Amino acid sequence: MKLSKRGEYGLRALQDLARHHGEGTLTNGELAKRNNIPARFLEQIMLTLKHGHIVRSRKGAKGGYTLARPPEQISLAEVVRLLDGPLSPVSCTSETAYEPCGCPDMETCGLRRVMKEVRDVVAEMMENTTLADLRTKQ
Amino acid sequence: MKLSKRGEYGLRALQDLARHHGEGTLTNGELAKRNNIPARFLEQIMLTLKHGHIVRSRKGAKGGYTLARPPEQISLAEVVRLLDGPLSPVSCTSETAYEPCGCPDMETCGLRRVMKEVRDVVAEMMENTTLADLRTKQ
DNA sequence: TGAAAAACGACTAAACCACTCGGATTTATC
DNA sequence: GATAAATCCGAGTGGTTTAGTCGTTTTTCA
Repeated sequence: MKLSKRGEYGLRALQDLARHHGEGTLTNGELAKRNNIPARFLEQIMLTLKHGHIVRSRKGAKGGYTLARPPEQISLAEVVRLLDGPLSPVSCTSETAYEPCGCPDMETCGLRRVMKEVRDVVAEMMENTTLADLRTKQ
Repeated sequence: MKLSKRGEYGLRALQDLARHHGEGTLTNGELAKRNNIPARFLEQIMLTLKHGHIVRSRKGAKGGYTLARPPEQISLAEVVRLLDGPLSPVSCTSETAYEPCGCPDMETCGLRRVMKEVRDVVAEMMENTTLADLRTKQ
């Protein structure tokens, strides 16, 4: 049920970017230092965020990163799925990466039912929380 | 956010035990075969469940496993924590295994707030679902 | 042209996961 | 008491993932 460091660091950096959205770019170095993240590891994470169209970058002097969209349009679910994979605790209840499990009868499997409920609740929370909420909400 | 095979297998076996609670013991072999679990792996899992006082065992011929308590008194949270560790997605919001994260300011960290909400919801669901619910709830 | 920054690919050590195995111990039954 | 059936226990293992690091290339600004 755990978020990886990749996910944690990525979200921390994005939270920082969201807070300074509209004020220009932030460099990998700044993001790393301010959020206590190993710089060269963050570099790698920012690259995946870029490929996932969550962040935009400018190379060279005065370069850096900005959000690719306004913070209200980037959900935590999207970020976590990109960096950490599906939200579902078991693959047989995943919407984005379904795979059958080995249980004898899927219909009567109470476990599946509960895990689906967990998945649904978590997915809904993450879907409905955006980077903007990270700075505004109380 | 994923449950390990250990957790999945353990819960599957416990679901089976719960369904046959009161009808005597089930052997590791039976549990493994009926639930599609590698037998010698399950053996190991059952042992942890025993040490965690979730299951009781009888050795020797006609031996096997039973639940240590009635199914209504065994929550999924207890099982998952035993087999897979804390429920919280990040350690800085864990009730059972708190550890500070590296974020610059815990008070203003929106991420922490959200992750705590996720943890709380998941924990509540798992806390309030027992092995008995796996068979009775529709 | 030089410095500053991202981009990219490759590498690595350690941990973890999903198992397997051999043998010891306990227990019921013949 | 022997035998078979079962759990108990510690150890080992191959593969994958995690959490990084490193060197080099490319782009951009001044």
